[in-house]
Amino acid sequence: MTFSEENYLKTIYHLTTASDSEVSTNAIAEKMETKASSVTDMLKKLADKGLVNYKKYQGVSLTEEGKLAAKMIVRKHRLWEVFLVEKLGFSWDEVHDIAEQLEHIKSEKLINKLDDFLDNPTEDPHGDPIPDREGRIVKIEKQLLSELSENQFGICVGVKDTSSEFLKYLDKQEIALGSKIEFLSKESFDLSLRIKVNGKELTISNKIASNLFVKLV
Amino acid sequence: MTFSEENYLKTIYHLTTASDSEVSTNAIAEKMETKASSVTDMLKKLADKGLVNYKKYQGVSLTEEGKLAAKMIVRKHRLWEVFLVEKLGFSWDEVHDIAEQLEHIKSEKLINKLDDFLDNPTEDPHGDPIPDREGRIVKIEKQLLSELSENQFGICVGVKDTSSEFLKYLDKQEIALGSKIEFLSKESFDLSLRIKVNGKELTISNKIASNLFVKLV
DNA sequence: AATTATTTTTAGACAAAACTAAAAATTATA
DNA sequence: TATAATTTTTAGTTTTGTCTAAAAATAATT
Ligand SMILES: [Mn+2]
Ligand SMILES: [Mn+2]
Ligand SMILES: [Mn+2]
Ligand SMILES: [Mn+2]
Repeated sequence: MTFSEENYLKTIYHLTTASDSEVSTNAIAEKMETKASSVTDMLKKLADKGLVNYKKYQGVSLTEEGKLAAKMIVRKHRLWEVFLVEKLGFSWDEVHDIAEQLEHIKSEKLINKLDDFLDNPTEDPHGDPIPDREGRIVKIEKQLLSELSENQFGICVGVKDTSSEFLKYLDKQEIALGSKIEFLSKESFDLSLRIKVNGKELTISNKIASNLFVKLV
Repeated sequence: MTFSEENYLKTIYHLTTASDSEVSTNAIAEKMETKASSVTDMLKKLADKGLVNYKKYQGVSLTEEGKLAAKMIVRKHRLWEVFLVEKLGFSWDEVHDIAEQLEHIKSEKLINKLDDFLDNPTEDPHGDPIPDREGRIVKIEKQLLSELSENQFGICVGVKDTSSEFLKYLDKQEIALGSKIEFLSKESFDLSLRIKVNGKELTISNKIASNLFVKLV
């Protein structure tokens, strides 16, 4: 399997698990920053290989085989991210681009040894679940901070947006995975939130709050 | 720089440091298991980029820039090999193929952090020197076991052939980096050697002896 | 229902990196 | 030195993955 094929599979996987339906040619093109015609070409190839279900003009989904392949790429990506943060001391906003390269290294033995070396983590540095060697994923209970009601408490367990800008913003506000967040109030005009983290009160926009996953406590 | 360009640079580097002269199109083709015409195409491209000195029919050598680039690829290859053996528990005959992939990962910060994580090793699992971040190499004193004289002692410090078959043979004979080897005698008929390792006497062919580097003690 | 807008596919082209076959240059040999 | 053998380069294809422009299909609006 080529890097390009792997990247398409991964994108289709992310798009289908996000929306839980068939995904359109344009959606793939936009996510991959390429042209729709290129996507069509690749979908035909992936369909020939039995990795996707594709009928002209009807959108696309992964076959069982394609889904497993995609999960293995995601597994590699997230395990390498854990390695970079836990062992090499990278910060969580630096690891994604490097993991985009490392996820294409082909060796099942390597990734399983890496898994063991890292003590078989179930989540990556952004709170995303890591598929095990059979492709199984343990879903964790979580909801967006923006969906909490007043005076509820949540533990930060993940981020929806994993861009460097957002992660650096969180660093600045001293919000990290594991941070306890108290939802104080919501401003009805702009939906901004008043919260309390690390003993400090803070106002955050709705955009921030709807990119932070928390677990109710 | 593409993977292919990097592989050509690395091959030219190995061939020029082995023979210390201009290297031929055919030599590159043979080492890379490709055709001479493909090599010619690539040499033109590398020359355009200022990475090699190339004149038609005259052979090729690396420019300073090309040499540094090649050294950085070798550095990555060998550091990853150390990681695979020291941290993940691979044996020395399993790591080369995986390192062939990992050497193309692009991130200077990654490789320098890996270097520190491994405590800045100066040699890889096969006894080959690891260039530092400026490309400097500390050459170690070594000679082939086949060049020793009777009753001399040597410490095994490296292998010339790094094929899996040879390395597994050494494992079987319990010869590893650091093993103390006593040269007992040489059979003039076939140049085979009688040696003593780990208290045991052993007969090895000349082919074996001329692929084992030792340091005189 | 007909027209318009959007999405998707097809057709044709291009760059990278490989190949085969043939030509040109170099090297070896008689 | 002339001829033969070898090496290297050139010319022309192929495959992969991309692109643009045009055609076809689908979806949205009058
Ligand atoms: Mn990532
Ligand atoms: Mn992640
Ligand atoms: Mn190696
Ligand atoms: Mn090595």
